[in-house]
Amino acid sequence: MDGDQAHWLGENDFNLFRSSVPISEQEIWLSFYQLHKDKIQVQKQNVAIEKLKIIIQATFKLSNQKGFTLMSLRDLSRETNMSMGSLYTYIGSKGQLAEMIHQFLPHIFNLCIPDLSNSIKSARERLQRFIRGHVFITECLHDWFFFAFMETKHLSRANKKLAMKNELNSEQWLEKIISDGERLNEFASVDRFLMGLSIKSLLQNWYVKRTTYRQGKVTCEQYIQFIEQMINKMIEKR
Amino acid sequence: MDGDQAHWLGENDFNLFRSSVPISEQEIWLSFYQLHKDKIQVQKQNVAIEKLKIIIQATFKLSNQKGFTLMSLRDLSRETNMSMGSLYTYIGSKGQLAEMIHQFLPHIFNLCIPDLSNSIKSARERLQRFIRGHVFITECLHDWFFFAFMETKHLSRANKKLAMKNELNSEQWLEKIISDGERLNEFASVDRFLMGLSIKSLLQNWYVKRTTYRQGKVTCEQYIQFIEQMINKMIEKR
DNA sequence: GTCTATATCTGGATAGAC
DNA sequence: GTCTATCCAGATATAGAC
Repeated sequence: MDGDQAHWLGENDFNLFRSSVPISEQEIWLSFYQLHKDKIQVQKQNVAIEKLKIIIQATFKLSNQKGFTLMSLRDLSRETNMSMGSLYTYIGSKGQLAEMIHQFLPHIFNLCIPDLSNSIKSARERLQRFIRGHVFITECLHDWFFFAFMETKHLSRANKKLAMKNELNSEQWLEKIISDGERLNEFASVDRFLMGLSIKSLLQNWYVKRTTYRQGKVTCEQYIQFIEQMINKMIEKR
Repeated sequence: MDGDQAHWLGENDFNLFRSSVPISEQEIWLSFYQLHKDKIQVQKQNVAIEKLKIIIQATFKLSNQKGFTLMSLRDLSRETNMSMGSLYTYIGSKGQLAEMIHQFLPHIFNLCIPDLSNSIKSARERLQRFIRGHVFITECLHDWFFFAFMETKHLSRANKKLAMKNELNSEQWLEKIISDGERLNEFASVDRFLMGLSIKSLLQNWYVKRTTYRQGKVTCEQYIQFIEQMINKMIEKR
């Protein structure tokens, strides 16, 4: 699995990022288990983690094929080789299954991309870090982000608000860097709102259209460099 | 014909575009009816058009709230004030309802944006036209494009292929303009593949995130100018 | 052309044996 | 901890009266 990825990674940055952040296969599933421990009836940790992994991966696969709503729990039961009854000792309900996945994202995101707002670095460097970090993390956790992007519908109202808040956060955070850069005279003047949303859109595109980029044999390093170039041309002073 | 199109490139573009293209309210529903005439049991044209309009608009509203899959035909029956039986004289099946909407899009798109590949205009102008045309048309037919974007899952395999083909077409078309511009020495050299996909992503963003842009009080003219600026900075020669 | 009533099926969820 | 059997709500779709 890991070796598979290596050939399209190109530069070393990605590997460096990966090794500096708690997102090995094992760590992901452990974190996931810990986050939802209380909701799971099964007591043995080893068993629980192993089964959760199977369930979530099957969920990704099936939702990818027909969408979460059209995936029945009978489909899931077939795909995981578990009975309905057994499934329910892990997931509580179908809705909760979706929420468990959604909730994991801000959790792991914050673990991996530490708070940059207090950094003393230049605006340009903070922007660059955010972009690289975003592409890298969505590369590692592609299935999770893709699911979350496609299946926003299945959240309870509380979690929908949370998701929106996270969305807004990254947009406002981008806007802030841009206005900082402008204020510090590092960047040329641009429309912060449009610039922030456009960057966001380009970042999302990397995981939403992943198959297309794969077919075009684009590495994530190439993608980063391309959008950085695009952004720099907008904000650079002449 | 060619001269006609030119107008909506100058000032007051959007209104000019709108009046030069067959997408008034009336024309849309008439086209829609004509496209699907054979599948509809109701004979009287006036009745059929009026009801179809009600049905489709309700479908947009409800899918927007809960997604097409979660929208039951009972919901639709309630929203349209029509009985289940009556609905079925118009739609054939729930699946077909989705397909009718999807099929309409390439139909109307081709009516509004005529083939530009044979144009003798410069690559720069062709690119500009495509961008403006795309933003304008998705502005006029927002609900349709938004629905199609969100609800790709419900297509039959045949129509899924058709949708993919349309997707690919606009990407390849963009790539072609870019390489033409490069060949004709109008543009600087860029990665055509990445440039094409990025432009596409920015164009889609206009209708996918419409509410956000509305909240930020961004007009479509402002949006066009922003992304044109972004694109020009990438392709302009220094 | 539109309605009501109904047939039929599928999916989420649970109880209780093992 | 896992399985089988089953319940029941809600969905699509149709038949036949008006």
